[in-house]
Amino acid sequence: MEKLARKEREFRMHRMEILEQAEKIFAAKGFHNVTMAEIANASGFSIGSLYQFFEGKDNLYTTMITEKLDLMYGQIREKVNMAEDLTEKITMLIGASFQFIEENTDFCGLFLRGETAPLSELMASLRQKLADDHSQHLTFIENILKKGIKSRYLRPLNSRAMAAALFGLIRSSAIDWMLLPAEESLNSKKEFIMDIFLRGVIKHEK
Amino acid sequence: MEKLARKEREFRMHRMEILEQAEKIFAAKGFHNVTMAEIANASGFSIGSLYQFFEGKDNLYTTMITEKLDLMYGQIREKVNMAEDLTEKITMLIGASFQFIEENTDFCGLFLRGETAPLSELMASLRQKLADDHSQHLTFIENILKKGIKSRYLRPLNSRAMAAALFGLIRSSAIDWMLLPAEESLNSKKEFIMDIFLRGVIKHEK
DNA sequence: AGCTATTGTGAACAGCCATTCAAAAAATGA
DNA sequence: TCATTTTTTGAATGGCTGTTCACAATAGCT
Repeated sequence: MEKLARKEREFRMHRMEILEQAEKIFAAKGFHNVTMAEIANASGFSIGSLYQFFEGKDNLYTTMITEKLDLMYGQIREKVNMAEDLTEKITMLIGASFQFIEENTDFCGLFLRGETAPLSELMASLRQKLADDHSQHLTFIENILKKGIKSRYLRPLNSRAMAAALFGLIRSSAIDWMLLPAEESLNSKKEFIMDIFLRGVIKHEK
Repeated sequence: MEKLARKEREFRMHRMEILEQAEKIFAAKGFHNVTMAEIANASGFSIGSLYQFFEGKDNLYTTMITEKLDLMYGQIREKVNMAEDLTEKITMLIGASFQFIEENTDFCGLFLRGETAPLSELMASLRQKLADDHSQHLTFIENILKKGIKSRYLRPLNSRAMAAALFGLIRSSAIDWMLLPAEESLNSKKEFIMDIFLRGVIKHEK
Protein backbone atom coordinates (compact mmCIF):
# COMPACT_ATOMS: atom_id res chain seq x y z
CA MET A 1 0.00 0.00 0.00
CA GLU A 2 2.81 2.34 -0.77
CA LYS A 3 0.89 3.82 -3.66
CA LEU A 4 -1.86 4.94 -1.41
CA ALA A 5 0.52 6.82 0.80
CA ARG A 6 1.96 8.71 -2.13
CA LYS A 7 -1.49 9.54 -3.42
CA GLU A 8 -2.46 10.75 -0.02
CA ARG A 9 0.61 12.93 0.21
CA GLU A 10 0.00 14.42 -3.21
CA PHE A 11 -3.59 15.09 -2.37
CA ARG A 12 -2.59 17.03 0.71
CA MET A 13 0.02 19.00 -1.18
CA HIS A 14 -2.45 20.01 -3.85
CA ARG A 15 -5.04 20.91 -1.27
CA MET A 16 -2.56 23.09 0.54
CA GLU A 17 -1.51 24.81 -2.65
CA ILE A 18 -5.09 25.66 -3.43
CA LEU A 19 -5.73 26.93 0.08
CA GLU A 20 -2.65 29.11 -0.03
CA GLN A 21 -3.58 30.73 -3.31
CA ALA A 22 -7.19 31.09 -2.24
CA GLU A 23 -6.06 32.84 0.90
CA LYS A 24 -4.09 35.41 -1.03
CA ILE A 25 -6.88 36.11 -3.45
CA PHE A 26 -9.71 36.17 -0.94
CA ALA A 27 -7.66 38.41 1.31
CA ALA A 28 -7.09 40.84 -1.51
CA LYS A 29 -10.64 40.96 -2.85
CA GLY A 30 -13.12 39.48 -0.43
CA PHE A 31 -15.33 36.48 -0.85
CA HIS A 32 -17.84 37.74 -3.37
CA ASN A 33 -15.39 39.39 -5.70
CA VAL A 34 -13.42 36.24 -6.33
CA THR A 35 -14.33 33.59 -8.90
CA MET A 36 -13.55 29.93 -8.82
CA ALA A 37 -11.84 30.39 -12.18
CA GLU A 38 -9.49 32.85 -10.61
CA ILE A 39 -8.49 30.49 -7.85
CA ALA A 40 -8.17 27.62 -10.28
CA ASN A 41 -5.91 29.69 -12.45
CA ALA A 42 -3.71 30.91 -9.62
CA SER A 43 -3.25 27.48 -8.13
CA GLY A 44 -2.59 25.80 -11.47
CA PHE A 45 -5.59 23.50 -11.49
CA SER A 46 -8.69 23.42 -13.60
CA ILE A 47 -11.98 24.65 -12.27
CA GLY A 48 -13.32 21.14 -12.09
CA SER A 49 -10.40 19.97 -10.00
CA LEU A 50 -11.19 22.39 -7.23
CA TYR A 51 -14.37 20.44 -6.66
CA GLN A 52 -12.38 17.33 -5.92
CA PHE A 53 -10.79 19.04 -2.98
CA PHE A 54 -13.63 21.16 -1.73
CA GLU A 55 -17.37 20.88 -1.92
CA GLY A 56 -17.74 24.32 -3.41
CA LYS A 57 -16.78 27.92 -3.01
CA ASP A 58 -18.35 28.32 0.40
CA ASN A 59 -16.58 25.27 1.67
CA LEU A 60 -13.24 26.36 0.25
CA TYR A 61 -13.58 29.70 1.95
CA THR A 62 -14.69 28.46 5.32
CA THR A 63 -12.02 25.76 5.31
CA MET A 64 -9.34 28.31 4.58
CA ILE A 65 -10.49 30.57 7.38
CA THR A 66 -11.01 27.80 9.87
CA GLU A 67 -7.64 26.15 9.42
CA LYS A 68 -5.69 29.37 9.54
CA LEU A 69 -7.54 30.54 12.59
CA ASP A 70 -6.86 27.33 14.45
CA LEU A 71 -3.22 27.76 13.60
CA MET A 72 -3.26 31.28 14.99
CA TYR A 73 -4.90 30.46 18.29
CA GLY A 74 -2.70 27.41 18.65
CA GLN A 75 0.51 29.38 18.16
CA ILE A 76 -0.50 32.09 20.57
CA ARG A 77 -1.52 29.71 23.30
CA GLU A 78 1.56 27.59 22.96
CA LYS A 79 3.85 30.54 23.43
CA VAL A 80 1.88 32.05 26.28
CA ASN A 81 1.79 28.76 28.12
CA MET A 82 5.55 28.56 27.96
CA ALA A 83 5.93 31.78 29.89
CA GLU A 84 6.11 31.55 33.63
CA ASP A 85 5.11 34.70 35.43
CA LEU A 86 2.28 37.06 34.70
CA THR A 87 4.20 39.88 33.07
CA GLU A 88 5.97 37.46 30.82
CA LYS A 89 2.68 35.85 29.85
CA ILE A 90 1.18 39.16 28.88
CA THR A 91 4.29 40.09 26.93
CA MET A 92 4.07 36.76 25.14
CA LEU A 93 0.40 37.23 24.37
CA ILE A 94 1.07 40.54 22.70
CA GLY A 95 4.25 39.33 21.02
CA ALA A 96 2.77 36.14 19.65
CA SER A 97 -0.29 37.97 18.38
CA PHE A 98 1.85 40.55 16.64
CA GLN A 99 4.13 37.93 15.19
CA PHE A 100 1.26 36.03 13.63
CA ILE A 101 -0.15 39.23 12.23
CA GLU A 102 3.16 40.25 10.74
CA GLU A 103 3.63 36.84 9.19
CA ASN A 104 0.08 36.68 7.87
CA THR A 105 -0.75 40.21 7.00
CA ASP A 106 -3.05 39.49 4.10
CA PHE A 107 -5.06 36.92 5.98
CA CYS A 108 -5.42 39.18 8.96
CA GLY A 109 -6.56 42.03 6.78
CA LEU A 110 -9.50 39.83 5.97
CA PHE A 111 -10.08 38.81 9.51
CA LEU A 112 -9.34 41.92 11.51
CA ARG A 113 -11.60 44.12 9.48
CA GLY A 114 -14.46 41.72 9.32
CA GLU A 115 -15.63 40.29 5.97
CA THR A 116 -16.68 37.57 8.24
CA ALA A 117 -19.96 38.67 9.67
CA PRO A 118 -22.62 38.93 7.02
CA LEU A 119 -22.07 35.96 4.79
CA SER A 120 -24.80 33.82 3.38
CA GLU A 121 -26.94 31.83 5.71
CA LEU A 122 -25.15 28.73 4.59
CA MET A 123 -22.10 29.94 6.38
CA ALA A 124 -23.82 30.42 9.69
CA SER A 125 -21.60 27.74 11.12
CA LEU A 126 -18.51 29.76 10.28
CA ARG A 127 -19.96 32.78 12.01
CA GLN A 128 -20.67 30.67 15.02
CA LYS A 129 -17.16 29.28 15.09
CA LEU A 130 -15.67 32.75 14.87
CA ALA A 131 -17.80 33.99 17.73
CA ASP A 132 -17.00 30.95 19.83
CA ASP A 133 -13.30 31.21 19.13
CA HIS A 134 -13.31 34.85 20.07
CA SER A 135 -15.12 34.21 23.27
CA GLN A 136 -12.79 31.35 24.13
CA HIS A 137 -9.79 33.52 23.44
CA LEU A 138 -11.08 36.16 25.79
CA THR A 139 -11.60 33.53 28.43
CA PHE A 140 -8.02 32.38 27.92
CA ILE A 141 -6.78 35.92 28.49
CA GLU A 142 -9.15 36.35 31.39
CA ASN A 143 -7.73 33.34 33.19
CA ILE A 144 -4.24 34.72 32.98
CA LEU A 145 -5.35 38.02 34.43
CA LYS A 146 -7.34 36.37 37.19
CA LYS A 147 -4.18 34.90 38.61
CA GLY A 148 -2.67 38.35 38.64
CA ILE A 149 -5.62 39.65 40.57
CA LYS A 150 -5.48 36.79 43.01
CA SER A 151 -1.81 37.43 43.66
CA ARG A 152 -2.68 41.07 44.26
CA TYR A 153 -0.37 42.23 41.52
CA LEU A 154 -3.34 43.55 39.56
CA ARG A 155 -6.20 45.66 40.77
CA PRO A 156 -9.40 43.75 41.54
CA LEU A 157 -11.33 44.86 38.49
CA ASN A 158 -13.76 42.89 36.36
CA SER A 159 -11.51 40.32 34.75
CA ARG A 160 -13.59 39.84 31.63
CA ALA A 161 -13.56 43.54 30.94
CA MET A 162 -9.83 43.64 31.55
CA ALA A 163 -9.32 40.85 29.04
CA ALA A 164 -11.45 42.66 26.50
CA ALA A 165 -9.43 45.80 27.10
CA LEU A 166 -6.11 44.08 26.56
CA PHE A 167 -7.41 42.39 23.46
CA GLY A 168 -8.71 45.72 22.22
CA LEU A 169 -5.33 47.33 22.65
CA ILE A 170 -3.65 44.57 20.68
CA ARG A 171 -6.26 44.68 17.98
CA SER A 172 -6.27 48.42 17.54
CA SER A 173 -2.49 48.58 17.31
CA ALA A 174 -2.64 45.91 14.64
CA ILE A 175 -5.33 47.69 12.67
CA ASP A 176 -3.41 50.91 12.88
CA TRP A 177 -0.27 49.20 11.69
CA MET A 178 -2.06 47.55 8.81
CA LEU A 179 -3.71 50.73 7.63
CA LEU A 180 -0.74 53.03 7.87
CA PRO A 181 1.59 52.61 4.92
CA ALA A 182 5.18 52.61 6.08
CA GLU A 183 5.91 52.29 9.74
CA GLU A 184 8.20 50.56 12.15
CA SER A 185 7.63 46.92 12.92
CA LEU A 186 4.41 46.07 14.66
CA ASN A 187 6.37 44.40 17.39
CA SER A 188 7.86 47.71 18.41
CA LYS A 189 4.50 48.60 19.89
CA LYS A 190 4.63 45.73 22.31
CA GLU A 191 6.32 47.66 25.08
CA PHE A 192 3.98 50.54 24.63
CA ILE A 193 0.91 48.40 25.06
CA MET A 194 2.36 46.67 28.09
CA ASP A 195 3.07 50.04 29.57
CA ILE A 196 -0.31 51.55 28.89
CA PHE A 197 -2.19 48.50 29.96
CA LEU A 198 -0.31 48.05 33.20
CA ARG A 199 0.30 51.63 34.29
CA GLY A 200 -2.24 53.75 32.48
CA VAL A 201 -1.61 57.11 30.91
CA ILE A 202 -2.00 59.31 33.92
CA LYS A 203 1.03 60.71 35.65
CA HIS A 204 1.23 59.16 39.08
CA GLU A 205 3.01 60.98 41.82
CA LYS A 206 5.50 58.68 43.40
CA MET B 1 -42.65 78.43 -6.55
CA GLU B 2 -44.29 76.82 -3.60
CA LYS B 3 -44.85 73.60 -5.50
CA LEU B 4 -41.18 73.14 -6.01
CA ALA B 5 -40.54 73.31 -2.31
CA ARG B 6 -43.07 70.61 -1.60
CA LYS B 7 -41.66 68.39 -4.30
CA GLU B 8 -38.25 68.90 -2.88
CA ARG B 9 -39.44 68.01 0.59
CA GLU B 10 -41.17 64.89 -0.62
CA PHE B 11 -38.13 63.86 -2.55
CA ARG B 12 -36.00 64.13 0.56
CA MET B 13 -38.51 62.21 2.63
CA HIS B 14 -38.62 59.37 0.15
CA ARG B 15 -34.87 59.33 -0.13
CA MET B 16 -34.54 59.12 3.62
CA GLU B 17 -37.07 56.34 3.86
CA ILE B 18 -35.12 54.30 1.34
CA LEU B 19 -31.85 54.96 3.09
CA GLU B 20 -33.30 53.91 6.41
CA GLN B 21 -34.64 50.65 5.12
CA ALA B 22 -31.49 49.98 3.16
CA GLU B 23 -29.47 50.50 6.29
CA LYS B 24 -31.42 47.90 8.20
CA ILE B 25 -31.20 45.35 5.44
CA PHE B 26 -27.58 45.90 4.55
CA ALA B 27 -26.67 45.78 8.21
CA ALA B 28 -28.40 42.47 8.60
CA LYS B 29 -27.07 40.76 5.50
CA GLY B 30 -24.14 42.62 4.02
CA PHE B 31 -23.84 44.27 0.65
CA HIS B 32 -23.76 41.28 -1.64
CA ASN B 33 -26.55 39.33 -0.06
CA VAL B 34 -29.10 42.07 -0.54
CA THR B 35 -31.09 42.64 -3.72
CA MET B 36 -32.52 45.85 -5.03
CA ALA B 37 -35.90 44.16 -5.06
CA GLU B 38 -35.60 43.58 -1.35
CA ILE B 39 -34.86 47.21 -0.61
CA ALA B 40 -37.62 48.34 -2.94
CA ASN B 41 -40.06 46.10 -1.18
CA ALA B 42 -39.07 47.16 2.31
CA SER B 43 -39.20 50.84 1.53
CA GLY B 44 -42.49 50.62 -0.33
CA PHE B 45 -41.22 51.72 -3.72
CA SER B 46 -40.81 49.91 -6.96
CA ILE B 47 -37.43 48.74 -8.15
CA GLY B 48 -37.39 51.36 -10.85
CA SER B 49 -38.04 54.15 -8.39
CA LEU B 50 -34.89 53.42 -6.50
CA TYR B 51 -33.00 54.50 -9.58
CA GLN B 52 -34.56 57.92 -9.40
CA PHE B 53 -32.98 58.49 -6.04
CA PHE B 54 -29.69 56.67 -6.48
CA GLU B 55 -27.52 55.85 -9.44
CA GLY B 56 -27.45 52.18 -8.57
CA LYS B 57 -26.80 49.69 -5.84
CA ASP B 58 -23.21 50.76 -5.24
CA ASN B 59 -24.24 54.36 -4.96
CA LEU B 60 -27.10 53.57 -2.60
CA TYR B 61 -24.77 51.66 -0.35
CA THR B 62 -21.95 54.16 -0.30
CA THR B 63 -24.36 57.02 0.23
CA MET B 64 -25.93 55.27 3.18
CA ILE B 65 -22.56 54.59 4.78
CA THR B 66 -21.18 58.03 4.08
CA GLU B 67 -24.08 59.99 5.45
CA LYS B 68 -24.41 57.95 8.59
CA LEU B 69 -20.71 58.13 9.25
CA ASP B 70 -20.65 61.87 8.88
CA LEU B 71 -23.46 62.04 11.36
CA MET B 72 -21.52 59.91 13.81
CA TYR B 73 -18.30 61.88 13.67
CA GLY B 74 -20.25 65.10 13.82
CA GLN B 75 -22.15 64.09 16.93
CA ILE B 76 -19.06 62.90 18.73
CA ARG B 77 -17.05 66.00 17.97
CA GLU B 78 -19.81 68.34 18.92
CA LYS B 79 -20.17 66.79 22.33
CA VAL B 80 -16.47 66.53 23.00
CA ASN B 81 -15.93 70.15 22.04
CA MET B 82 -18.50 71.21 24.57
CA ALA B 83 -16.53 69.71 27.41
CA GLU B 84 -14.00 71.90 29.11
CA ASP B 85 -11.24 70.02 30.85
CA LEU B 86 -9.33 66.97 29.71
CA THR B 87 -11.02 64.34 31.84
CA GLU B 88 -14.40 65.61 30.83
CA LYS B 89 -13.42 65.54 27.17
CA ILE B 90 -12.30 61.94 27.38
CA THR B 91 -15.46 61.00 29.23
CA MET B 92 -17.48 62.69 26.53
CA LEU B 93 -15.56 60.95 23.78
CA ILE B 94 -16.33 57.57 25.25
CA GLY B 95 -19.89 58.51 26.15
CA ALA B 96 -20.77 59.97 22.79
CA SER B 97 -19.25 57.02 20.96
CA PHE B 98 -21.21 54.59 23.09
CA GLN B 99 -24.40 56.54 22.70
CA PHE B 100 -24.17 56.52 18.94
CA ILE B 101 -23.44 52.83 18.96
CA GLU B 102 -26.39 52.08 21.21
CA GLU B 103 -28.69 54.15 19.06
CA ASN B 104 -27.41 52.66 15.80
CA THR B 105 -26.58 49.12 16.67
CA ASP B 106 -27.38 47.59 13.33
CA PHE B 107 -25.40 50.13 11.38
CA CYS B 108 -22.43 49.75 13.66
CA GLY B 109 -22.51 46.01 13.35
CA LEU B 110 -21.78 46.61 9.70
CA PHE B 111 -19.15 49.17 10.37
CA LEU B 112 -17.38 47.88 13.44
CA ARG B 113 -16.79 44.45 12.07
CA GLY B 114 -15.70 45.54 8.64
CA GLU B 115 -17.72 44.62 5.54
CA THR B 116 -16.12 47.73 4.33
CA ALA B 117 -12.70 46.73 3.13
CA PRO B 118 -12.90 44.45 0.16
CA LEU B 119 -15.62 45.86 -1.99
CA SER B 120 -15.45 46.16 -5.71
CA GLU B 121 -12.93 48.46 -7.26
CA LEU B 122 -15.71 50.85 -8.10
CA MET B 123 -16.05 51.59 -4.44
CA ALA B 124 -12.44 52.50 -3.97
CA SER B 125 -13.53 55.99 -3.09
CA LEU B 126 -15.58 54.70 -0.17
CA ARG B 127 -12.60 52.77 1.13
CA GLN B 128 -10.54 55.90 0.87
CA LYS B 129 -13.09 57.93 2.73
CA LEU B 130 -13.30 55.40 5.51
CA ALA B 131 -9.54 55.33 5.92
CA ASP B 132 -9.34 59.11 5.86
CA ASP B 133 -12.15 59.49 8.35
CA HIS B 134 -10.52 57.03 10.68
CA SER B 135 -7.19 58.77 10.48
CA GLN B 136 -8.82 62.13 11.05
CA HIS B 137 -10.68 60.80 14.05
CA LEU B 138 -7.44 59.56 15.56
CA THR B 139 -5.91 62.96 15.00
CA PHE B 140 -8.85 64.54 16.76
CA ILE B 141 -8.32 62.29 19.76
CA GLU B 142 -4.61 62.85 19.58
CA ASN B 143 -4.99 66.60 19.83
CA ILE B 144 -7.01 66.27 22.98
CA LEU B 145 -4.40 64.07 24.57
CA LYS B 146 -1.56 66.33 23.52
CA LYS B 147 -2.96 69.09 25.65
CA GLY B 148 -3.00 66.70 28.57
CA ILE B 149 0.62 65.91 28.00
CA LYS B 150 1.56 69.55 27.72
CA SER B 151 -0.16 70.31 30.97
CA ARG B 152 1.77 67.43 32.54
CA TYR B 153 -1.39 65.68 33.56
CA LEU B 154 -0.57 62.81 31.23
CA ARG B 155 2.69 60.98 30.82
CA PRO B 156 4.79 62.10 27.85
CA LEU B 157 4.12 59.08 25.68
CA ASN B 158 3.63 58.94 21.93
CA SER B 159 0.36 60.77 21.48
CA ARG B 160 -0.69 58.98 18.32
CA ALA B 161 -0.25 55.62 19.96
CA MET B 162 -2.16 56.82 22.98
CA ALA B 163 -5.01 57.90 20.76
CA ALA B 164 -5.03 54.56 19.02
CA ALA B 165 -5.07 52.86 22.40
CA LEU B 166 -8.03 54.82 23.64
CA PHE B 167 -9.88 54.24 20.42
CA GLY B 168 -9.08 50.55 20.68
CA LEU B 169 -10.51 50.36 24.15
CA ILE B 170 -13.73 52.00 23.04
CA ARG B 171 -13.99 49.80 20.00
CA SER B 172 -13.33 46.54 21.76
CA SER B 173 -15.87 47.28 24.44
CA ALA B 174 -18.38 48.00 21.75
CA ILE B 175 -17.63 44.82 19.86
CA ASP B 176 -17.87 42.84 23.04
CA TRP B 177 -21.18 44.42 23.86
CA MET B 178 -22.55 43.76 20.41
CA LEU B 179 -21.52 40.14 20.38
CA LEU B 180 -22.65 39.18 23.84
CA PRO B 181 -26.40 38.61 23.94
CA ALA B 182 -27.84 40.13 27.09
CA GLU B 183 -25.77 42.51 29.09
CA GLU B 184 -25.95 45.78 30.90
CA SER B 185 -25.94 48.99 28.91
CA LEU B 186 -22.84 49.74 26.93
CA ASN B 187 -22.56 53.03 28.70
CA SER B 188 -21.92 51.28 31.98
CA LYS B 189 -18.47 50.45 30.69
CA LYS B 190 -17.57 54.08 30.36
CA GLU B 191 -16.14 54.40 33.84
CA PHE B 192 -14.21 51.22 33.45
CA ILE B 193 -12.48 52.37 30.29
CA MET B 194 -11.69 55.74 31.80
CA ASP B 195 -10.20 53.99 34.77
CA ILE B 196 -8.11 51.50 32.81
CA PHE B 197 -6.93 54.06 30.34
CA LEU B 198 -5.92 56.60 32.92
CA ARG B 199 -4.60 54.44 35.72
CA GLY B 200 -3.71 51.10 34.17
CA VAL B 201 -4.39 47.74 35.68
CA ILE B 202 -1.38 47.44 37.91
CA LYS B 203 -1.74 47.97 41.63
CA HIS B 204 0.19 51.08 42.52
CA GLU B 205 1.46 51.50 46.02
CA LYS B 206 0.35 54.86 47.24
C1' DA C 1 -63.34 67.26 -17.91
C1' DG C 2 -59.57 66.78 -21.06
C1' DC C 3 -54.83 67.35 -22.29
C1' DT C 4 -49.87 67.37 -21.13
C1' DA C 5 -45.99 66.62 -18.16
C1' DT C 6 -44.19 64.19 -14.57
C1' DT C 7 -43.53 60.21 -11.90
C1' DG C 8 -43.99 55.28 -10.86
C1' DT C 9 -43.89 50.39 -12.33
C1' DG C 10 -42.09 45.76 -12.87
C1' DA C 11 -41.43 42.44 -16.76
C1' DA C 12 -37.77 41.57 -19.73
C1' DC C 13 -32.93 41.79 -20.79
C1' DA C 14 -28.09 40.90 -20.16
C1' DG C 15 -24.08 39.66 -17.77
C1' DC C 16 -21.96 37.05 -14.42
C1' DC C 17 -20.38 32.85 -12.29
C1' DA C 18 -20.90 28.47 -9.34
C1' DT C 19 -21.45 24.03 -10.57
C1' DT C 20 -21.77 19.95 -13.51
C1' DC C 21 -20.43 16.31 -16.52
C1' DA C 22 -19.19 14.17 -20.90
C1' DA C 23 -15.19 13.57 -22.97
C1' DA C 24 -10.01 13.63 -22.93
C1' DA C 25 -5.80 12.57 -20.70
C1' DA C 26 -3.04 10.06 -17.59
C1' DA C 27 -2.07 6.31 -14.75
C1' DT C 28 -2.27 1.47 -13.80
C1' DG C 29 -1.24 -3.17 -14.56
C1' DA C 30 -1.25 -7.61 -17.24
C1' DT D 1 1.50 -2.78 -25.87
C1' DC D 2 -3.30 -2.14 -25.01
C1' DA D 3 -7.44 -2.45 -22.06
C1' DT D 4 -9.27 -0.55 -17.93
C1' DT D 5 -9.53 2.49 -14.19
C1' DT D 6 -8.70 7.00 -12.32
C1' DT D 7 -8.04 11.75 -12.73
C1' DT D 8 -8.39 16.11 -15.08
C1' DT D 9 -10.53 19.30 -17.98
C1' DG D 10 -13.25 23.42 -19.33
C1' DA D 11 -17.34 24.33 -22.26
C1' DA D 12 -22.18 24.29 -21.42
C1' DT D 13 -25.93 24.90 -18.06
C1' DG D 14 -28.88 27.24 -15.00
C1' DG D 15 -29.95 30.40 -11.59
C1' DC D 16 -29.63 34.83 -9.91
C1' DT D 17 -29.97 39.86 -9.92
C1' DG D 18 -28.61 44.79 -11.38
C1' DT D 19 -30.38 47.69 -14.65
C1' DT D 20 -33.38 49.40 -18.30
C1' DC D 21 -37.37 51.17 -20.55
C1' DA D 22 -42.00 50.91 -22.68
C1' DC D 23 -46.06 51.53 -20.58
C1' DA D 24 -49.30 52.99 -16.79
C1' DA D 25 -50.70 55.96 -13.36
C1' DT D 26 -50.86 60.26 -11.44
C1' DA D 27 -50.55 65.19 -10.97
C1' DG D 28 -50.77 69.79 -12.90
C1' DC D 29 -53.02 73.02 -15.51
C1' DT D 30 -56.74 75.41 -18.42
